[in-house]
Amino acid sequence: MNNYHRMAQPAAQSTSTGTRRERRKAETRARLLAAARTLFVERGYHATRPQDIAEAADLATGTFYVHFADKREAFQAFSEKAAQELMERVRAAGAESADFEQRLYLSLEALMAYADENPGTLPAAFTDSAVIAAELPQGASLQDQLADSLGQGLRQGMERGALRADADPDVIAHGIVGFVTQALRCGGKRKRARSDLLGEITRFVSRALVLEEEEPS
Amino acid sequence: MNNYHRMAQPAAQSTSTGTRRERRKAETRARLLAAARTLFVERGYHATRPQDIAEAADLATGTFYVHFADKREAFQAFSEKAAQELMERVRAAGAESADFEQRLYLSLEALMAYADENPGTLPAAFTDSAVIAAELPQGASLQDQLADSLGQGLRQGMERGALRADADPDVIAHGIVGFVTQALRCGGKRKRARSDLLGEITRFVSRALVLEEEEPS
DNA sequence: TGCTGAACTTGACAACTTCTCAAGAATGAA
DNA sequence: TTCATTCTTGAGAAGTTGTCAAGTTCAGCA
Repeated sequence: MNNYHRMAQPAAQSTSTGTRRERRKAETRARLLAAARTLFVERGYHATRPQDIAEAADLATGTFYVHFADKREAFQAFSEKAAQELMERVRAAGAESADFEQRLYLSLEALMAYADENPGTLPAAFTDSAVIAAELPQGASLQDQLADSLGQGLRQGMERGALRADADPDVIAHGIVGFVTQALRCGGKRKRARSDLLGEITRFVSRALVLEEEEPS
Repeated sequence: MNNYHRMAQPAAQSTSTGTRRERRKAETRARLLAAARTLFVERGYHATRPQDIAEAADLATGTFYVHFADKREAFQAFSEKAAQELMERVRAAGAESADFEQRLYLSLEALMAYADENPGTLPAAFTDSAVIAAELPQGASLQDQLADSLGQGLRQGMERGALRADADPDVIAHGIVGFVTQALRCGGKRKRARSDLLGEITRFVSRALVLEEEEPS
């Protein structure tokens, strides 16, 4: 019959501040996560050792393992946080317009802006995550999150009669995410101008999906 | 002034048979490669140790390193071989038709047939290869090979006036490869019927690209 | 046929990683 | 201040990758 955990608050409220200890622990974890991000981006997954992360956070190796079960988990935490940040940006940008093609364009623009502001992060987190996370994270890879978000949009468009409805919106959404990923990668390598790229991509997708009633000219 | 390598043949002809030693060496390498393939497919990259591969090929660890500089190189050899096999199948299937949409359909069918006949190979070789090969293999990932092949087709179609020509065929080709990859992955997870999937995918791409003069009804 | 040295093979081991855990330091309640 | 609990530490256990000196095989030669 142990009864530690005697706090002022009745329920186990672990969010926001908490006791000083909890705050410090959260801070320690945040320091580790920040160090992990820097190193994973700079050196890549394999060249970054847990002890490097701990040292960069000015902590001992053992502390790393208090906060993360293993190196993979730390990588996943980094990757998920980046995905979350990016999704927020993309969702906010896409919400600004009701027109499908324009929404897609704005979303892609937001994605590229994030990539610019956080150089190396997307490649580090999502080239590698395919292998590192491997089997474990059935839930929500960035690609799946983007596809789910897009899939919702497609479903709405189909119901409204704005988009062709003769295909599975989820399959199409995943396909489009794949299309965008590869097209941007290719366009980036060849140093195509960003606006041209975005234009070609959105046009391609629109032609496949949008039921145009009439076009001016 | 050393002059080993005195063979009957004048030039250094290293293909086909060669001397008995050469044949045995090639055979050893082939045994290692076969063992590597089995293990990489069964267990994945990380869970396969070079010594496991050597043992499965009934050879010692050191021999592994005579034929491959390191574990990555062995993986790359496996991955490249699989890509080559697949490309042959896809090219042969696509050559059977001149119509763009049908050619795409046949190519995808060939791709899926290969995946069926070699279960686990494609995921093992190309989920992982993104991370393992990582920076090194600028040349020809499977995705790039498929995209190059498709890009040629697109260019032809554009010149013939059969396809819309207002976008960079290479960017579009890479995009399509990404589309197919993700759409198939998603469709596979949801156990969609194969023919439906292929139909939806080819229809999507055709609508975006094909300049239809007139359709029967 | 037996000899020779180049090429191939071997496996113990060195170098390096990841992760653990017993011991010590810090914190907050009484 | 004292004590129980939690957090931190870093040496080292466990396990992997890649090396190399020594042993084995074989084509060419007399």
